[in-house]
Amino acid sequence: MTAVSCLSALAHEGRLRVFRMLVQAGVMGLAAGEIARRLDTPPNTLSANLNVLFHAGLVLSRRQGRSIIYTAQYDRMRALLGFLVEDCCGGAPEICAPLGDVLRKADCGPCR
Amino acid sequence: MTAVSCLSALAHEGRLRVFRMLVQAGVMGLAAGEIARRLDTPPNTLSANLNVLFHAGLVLSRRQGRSIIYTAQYDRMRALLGFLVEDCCGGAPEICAPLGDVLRKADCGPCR
DNA sequence: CACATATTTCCACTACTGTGGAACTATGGA
DNA sequence: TCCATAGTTCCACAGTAGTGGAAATATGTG
Repeated sequence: MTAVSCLSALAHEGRLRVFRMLVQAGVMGLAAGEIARRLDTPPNTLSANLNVLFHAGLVLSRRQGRSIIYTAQYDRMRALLGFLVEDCCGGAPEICAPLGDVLRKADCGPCR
Repeated sequence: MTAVSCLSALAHEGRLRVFRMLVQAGVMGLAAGEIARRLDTPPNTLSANLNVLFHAGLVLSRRQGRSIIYTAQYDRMRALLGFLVEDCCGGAPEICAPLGDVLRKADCGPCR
């Protein structure tokens, strides 16, 4: 089950921070060094963490000059959320029903 | 961050199966032995896994006669999904927008 | 009380994960 | 070509997680 690899990639304080930062950064992404600087992480440690996220399919990388730019893989995150929600709705409206409110509260245009 | 403990509790094939089963089971829950039987897991291994889910706040337990009945903690799962969705919507409608469709597709009354 | 059932706790062993120093690779500029 | 910059890979160590046998605990029954 690939959901497990996504979950375990995100089940780590540092990696979750990296992933959130990349989600915020949008399609432009961020250079590895920039992430390391912002989170004050040694570059090799960060590299290992990015590698875990990459193998879970949660981020992509491309080279740009001397930098390597990482971007969040929205598709994969959406798939993970979809899996968790399907899982929930399968037997439990109690969980998923209020999610509509959460989506509205998150105040993001298309969700309304 | 407590989201990390929920994520890592679910980032395990066996525990994810247990949790999904409990979500399906609803408020009545399932006895530990019944879960062990259905998933063909040694009782002590299952007990350890249930313990991890418990400490993440994802399940509750109550004694009923000789059995111990476990139930999914809907609140906690809802909170986790909320966190993930907020995280997403914070900067990325691309992820959360299609979630409305997922909720509808999941065909659970209150979500419509 | 003696016994069966249901589950947990204890324990030891193995395997995996996270971390960071040091060396290596790739790119761009003088 | 030589050097600086940006990242990665290699390696070894420490810590954590997963597993299941065996013993312990709790409950119900005759």
